[in-house]
Amino acid sequence: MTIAQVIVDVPALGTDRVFDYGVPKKWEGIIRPGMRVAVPFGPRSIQGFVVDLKEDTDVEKLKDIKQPLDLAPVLNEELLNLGHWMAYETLSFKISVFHAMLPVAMKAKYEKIIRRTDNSAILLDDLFEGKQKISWKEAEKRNLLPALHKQIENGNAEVIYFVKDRARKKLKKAVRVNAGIEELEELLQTLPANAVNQIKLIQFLLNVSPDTIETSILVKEAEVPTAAINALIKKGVFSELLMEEYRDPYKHRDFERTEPLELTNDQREAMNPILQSINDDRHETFLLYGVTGSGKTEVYLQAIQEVIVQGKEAIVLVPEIALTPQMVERFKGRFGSDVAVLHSRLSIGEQYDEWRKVQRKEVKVVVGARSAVFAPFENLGIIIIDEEHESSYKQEETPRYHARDVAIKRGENHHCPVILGSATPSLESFARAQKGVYHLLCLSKRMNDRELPPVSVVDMREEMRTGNRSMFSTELFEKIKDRLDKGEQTVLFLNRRGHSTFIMCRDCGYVMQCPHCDISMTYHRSTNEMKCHYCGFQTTVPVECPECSSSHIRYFGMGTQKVEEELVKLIPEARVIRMDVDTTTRKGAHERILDHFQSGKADILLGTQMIAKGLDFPNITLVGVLSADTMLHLPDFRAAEKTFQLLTQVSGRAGRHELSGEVVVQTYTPEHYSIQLAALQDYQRFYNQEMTMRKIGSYPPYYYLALVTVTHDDLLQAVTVTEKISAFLQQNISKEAILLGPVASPIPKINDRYRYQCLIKYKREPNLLSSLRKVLEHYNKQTARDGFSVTIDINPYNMM
DNA sequence: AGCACGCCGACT
DNA sequence: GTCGGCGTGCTC
Repeated sequence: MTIAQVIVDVPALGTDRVFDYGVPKKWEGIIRPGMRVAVPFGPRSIQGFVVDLKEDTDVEKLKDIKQPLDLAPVLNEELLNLGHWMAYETLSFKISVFHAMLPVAMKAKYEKIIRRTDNSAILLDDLFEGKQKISWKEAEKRNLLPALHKQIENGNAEVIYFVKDRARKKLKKAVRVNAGIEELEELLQTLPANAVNQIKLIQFLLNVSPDTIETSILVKEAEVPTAAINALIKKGVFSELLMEEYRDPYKHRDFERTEPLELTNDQREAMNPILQSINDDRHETFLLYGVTGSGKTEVYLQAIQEVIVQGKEAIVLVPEIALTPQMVERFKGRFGSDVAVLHSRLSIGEQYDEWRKVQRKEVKVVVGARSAVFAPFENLGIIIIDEEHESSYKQEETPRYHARDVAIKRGENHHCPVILGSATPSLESFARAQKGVYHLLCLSKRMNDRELPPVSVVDMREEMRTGNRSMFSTELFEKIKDRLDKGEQTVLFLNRRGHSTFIMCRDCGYVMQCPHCDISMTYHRSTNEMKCHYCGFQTTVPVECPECSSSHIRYFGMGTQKVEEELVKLIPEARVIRMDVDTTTRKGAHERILDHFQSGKADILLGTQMIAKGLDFPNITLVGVLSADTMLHLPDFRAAEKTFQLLTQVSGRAGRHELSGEVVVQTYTPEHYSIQLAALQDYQRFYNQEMTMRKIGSYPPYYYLALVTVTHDDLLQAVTVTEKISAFLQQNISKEAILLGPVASPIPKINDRYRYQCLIKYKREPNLLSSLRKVLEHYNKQTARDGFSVTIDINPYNMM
C-alpha cells in the first residue's frame, strides 16, 4: 500500500508535522510529492500538500486521501526542500511557507453544506424548504442550526465538507481536425453546392491544415459562421475541446524588440566573471555596485541572454513599486513572450496564469516582486535581485523570509550565480563583498558619461529665520519657475502621502492620539477625518481642543496632497501631477500618470517613494526633495542608511540624458552625515561612517538580530511574559550574544494590545533557533488560552 | 484552526 | 433533570 505524507492546511504548532494517509488504488502512481490533495481531517475535509510517499506506516487509524487537487505537482522536489529549510530558519509553519511559494489562487477555500439523508422525515421538508441540501452559511443566517443539529444527531441529515479550489483556468473553445486530407476531399465532393460555408471551411482546412485551432480564430480566418463549424462537428470532421486561455495582463501591448547594446568597458569587466560562473555551472553571489544610470540593467539582460542560450532559466526580482510597465517593457522588449511577470497588482487570476506559464515551461524568464523568487523553474541559470537594498524584499508577515537569502539558497541548489544589484548596496551586502563572501563588481561611470547631477542642500531653519515659512525654499522655488520658463520638467519628492500628519493645539500642545494605538492620528482632507494608520480607527476633526477648549487647532507636517494645493496656489500656471498610493490604486493608473508626464502634459511630477525608482525621462532637469529628514528620526537603526539610499535614488532621476540636471535637498538637519554624503554622492564614505555607527551600536552587519514581540491586552501581563522569555533566553545564549529587553515596542500599543519585545544581537549562536522554538512551543499553550501572542522575527527590518 | 467532548451552573 | 456555557485536546 502506498502511504502519502501530508502537511495539512492548519497553521498551528500541533499540526506542523506530516500526517499519513493511504493512497487509494485508483490514484496510485498519479498522486506524487508536491501535489495538493483533499484529505479528511477530524470531522472535516481540508487541503494538504503531499511531501513524500512511502510503503508502510505505524498509524493505525489511517484514512485515505479523498482526491488530488492537481494534475501535476505544484511544488517540485527542490521547492519542497526549500520549504522545509525556510520553515526551520524563519520559525514558521510549513503550511504557511508552502502557501507563500504559490499563487494565492491555490489557497483552498472551505465550504460546508447540510444534506438530508432521510426523505421520509416530514419535519425536514420545512427546514430544507423541500430541497435536498442547504449551505451552512444560509442555515446560520436563518438561525436553523439548532434544529438542524438535532436532525444531524438523529441521523436524518449530515454535514458535508468541501475543499474548493480557487485556481480556475479560463477556458476557450477549440476544435481538433479528425479528418485527413483524403477524407476532406471526399467530403468536398459529396457536399451539396449550396453548403457554401462548409465548402469554404474545408478548403481553408486543406490550405492551412491546422491540427487544433481555437474556434473564434477559425471563424475569423476562414470567414465562416460558427454554424458551419458545428455542421462539421456533427459530421465528425472536428471534435470539440476546451483550451486553457491565459489572462494576459499585457495582452494589448506591443513591445518593441530591442537588441543587445554594445557594452562599455566597465560593463564588460563586470560581465566576464558572471559569464564564467554561468558557464562553469558554479554558484557564486555577485554584488553589482553601479551608480544610478550606469547600465546595470543591460548587464542583467545580457547575462540572461547567455543563460537562455544555454537552455536555462532566469529569475529577476524587482521591488514591487519599481515594477512599472517601463521596467517590464525592457525585459519583454528583449525576450518577448519568453517573459512572465509576477506581482501583487495583477488580479488573482492573472497571477495564477503567469505562474502556470512558468510551471508549463512556456517561459524562460520571470520578472517579479519578492515572491517571484519561488518561480517553479527546474533548471535555473541565474537569479538577479535589482535594488538589493530595498526593504520590501523582507516579508513582514509569516513566513518572515528575506528574498535575498532564499535566492542565494536556490542559487546553491541550482549551481548558478546570484546577482545583487544596487547603486546603494545594503551595508550587509557591501560588508560581505568586502570580506570576499560576495564577489564585488563595480560600474563606476554613468552611461554616456553624464556627470552625476550637482546637489545643493538647503537648510530650512535658515529659511525660517529669513522669514520664509512656506514649504519651498527660495532656491527651490526659483528653480522650479526657471524650469517652467524653459519648458523642462521637475520631479518633487516627499516621503509622505495625505495632507497633514497630525494636528496640534497651539495653546496647550495637545496632539490627537488614536485611543487604541500609541500613535498620533493623521488628518485626511478628502474625507475630512482623522485616521489611525495602524488600526484604521476614524473620528471627526475636532473644532476645539478636547483638553483646553481652545479653537487654535493647527495642522502640522505636510503630505503630498497639501504640497499639491500649495503649488497650485503659488504657481497657478504649473501643471502638476501627483503620484502616490492614493492616486495609483486603480488598475493602470500608474502607467497613465507616467505616460501623461512623459508626453509633456505636466510640468511637475509630485510623488512619494514610488517615483524614486526607475523613472527615466529625458526632460527632467530638476529634482527637489522637500523634506530629507522625514525618516531620519525614526527609531530604527537603519534610518541613516534608508535616508542615504533614498536621497541618492531620487537624485539619480535628474539629467539622465542630453540635458544636465540638478538636485535641491531641503532639510532641517543639513549637518547629518547621511544627507551630506548623499549630496556628495559618496557611497564609500557613507559606508565607512555608518559601519562605525553600527559597530558602536552592535548592529548588523556586525551582529545578527532576532526580535521577539509579545502582545496582550493587559500591559502587566505583556511585560511579565516578556520578562520570562528574556530570562529564559538569557540562560540559553552564549556570553558573546547581547540581549536587550524587555522594552516597550516603538509603538507600545496597537489595536488596544500592548506590545513588549526583547532583542537578541548575536554573531554565532547555533542553539538560538531551537531555544526560540522552545519559547514558541511553551508560550503557544498560553497563547490561545490567555490571549498572548508571541511572534519572532529573525533579522527584522521593521522593528515595530 | 475547527470541532467534539466533557464538565459545571441556570433554567423549563 | 436538561440545556448550553466554554475550557481541553485531537486531528493520520
